[in-house]
Amino acid sequence: MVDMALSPLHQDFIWHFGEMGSRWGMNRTVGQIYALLFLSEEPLNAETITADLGISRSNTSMGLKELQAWNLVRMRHVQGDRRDYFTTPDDLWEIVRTLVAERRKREVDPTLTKLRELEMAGPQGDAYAEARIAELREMIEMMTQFHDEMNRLETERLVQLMTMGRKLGGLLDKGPRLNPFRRAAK
Amino acid sequence: MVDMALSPLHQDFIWHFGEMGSRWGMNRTVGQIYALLFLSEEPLNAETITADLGISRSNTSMGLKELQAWNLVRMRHVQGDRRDYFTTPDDLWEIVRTLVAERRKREVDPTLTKLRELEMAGPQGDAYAEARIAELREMIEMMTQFHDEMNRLETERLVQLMTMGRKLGGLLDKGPRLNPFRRAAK
DNA sequence: CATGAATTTCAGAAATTACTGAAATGGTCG
DNA sequence: CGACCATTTCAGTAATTTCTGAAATTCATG
Repeated sequence: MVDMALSPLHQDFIWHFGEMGSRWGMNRTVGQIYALLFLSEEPLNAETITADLGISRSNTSMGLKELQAWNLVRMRHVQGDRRDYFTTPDDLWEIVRTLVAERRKREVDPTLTKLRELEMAGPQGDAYAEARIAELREMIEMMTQFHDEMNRLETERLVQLMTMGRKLGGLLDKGPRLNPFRRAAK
Repeated sequence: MVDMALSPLHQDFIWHFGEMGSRWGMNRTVGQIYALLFLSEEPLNAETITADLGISRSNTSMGLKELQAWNLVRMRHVQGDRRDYFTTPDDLWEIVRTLVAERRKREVDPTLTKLRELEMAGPQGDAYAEARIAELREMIEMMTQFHDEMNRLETERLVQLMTMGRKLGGLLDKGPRLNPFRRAAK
């Protein structure tokens, strides 16, 4: 099937993911490669990807390398074929978990490390800035811990939890309020 | 206070946020401006920011404009001074809410729109791709609805919820399991 | 252990994004 | 109204990132 053009559906989806790729800390081609694999039932090899997207073979190679660094694609092998084949996981929840974990690793963890490092240096004479840094570190710690806990939940439970939505707030102890102000009306 | 150099603490923090800025969909200067404002107890004007960061006045103007588009900084005025002054909100939770909301707007909502649009076009003959798109749309819908619900909670409740961490899973009905497998040991 | 197909690496080219200085605009005050 | 200060806009330049083609590497196979 040489020169088989992509369907309009594929075109449109892949193009969109290309644009989004840049906003998600990858680049256009990486987004496109991902999109192509996402829509494909069978694993694809690098040559096919290169042809479908009309990019250079080396660009495909780098893109796949990056997607593997993100743990977003898997390499597989096909019986009697020397080439590497690639797929995305079937389970969307797994994909989301990976994406969140990787973004945290790149976008949050380094800051947590840096903030701790700054605090280790001890007071430098700017009480406000130091308090602000401490407060930020505490908040990030709380959120990452929460993320760790949620990550431990099986998918089924996580879905239950998310589906509960509004009811979650109601579960909480409504004892003495720490904050005396009511939430402002929207 | 002309040519007052930034303290090493400020330097380090600001430099780090500059690097992170690029990973968070802003650019280096935008991250630096934000960091500078974040650590400053008093509002700062554009001239001060320009001098502290050693960038051009026009770059400062553009950076502030972008931060305002993100709703991450506020403009204020100081008695008897014609210049605009800028601050970040004191409440870190408010900051996080804003950040999440803005990233969703830029990184998730457009994809939801696109997926719906693709589905509207009706079946195109690739059942697998169409199913994949529908499944993705459903997942994104579930997550954005959940986000909407969480956003409705007052901060105090949200903190309570996050602090509960592990216990949350236990709250759920443990009725008939849909998934017959136990979670694999770490 | 030589061959050749598949993949990766990498230096330079192309494309994109960020930044600057100069000019234009806006808005306050006498 | 007009002078002056603050801010924004924007065209050109600088810096960065992405992409390519050619060369190097890897590795299964005869």
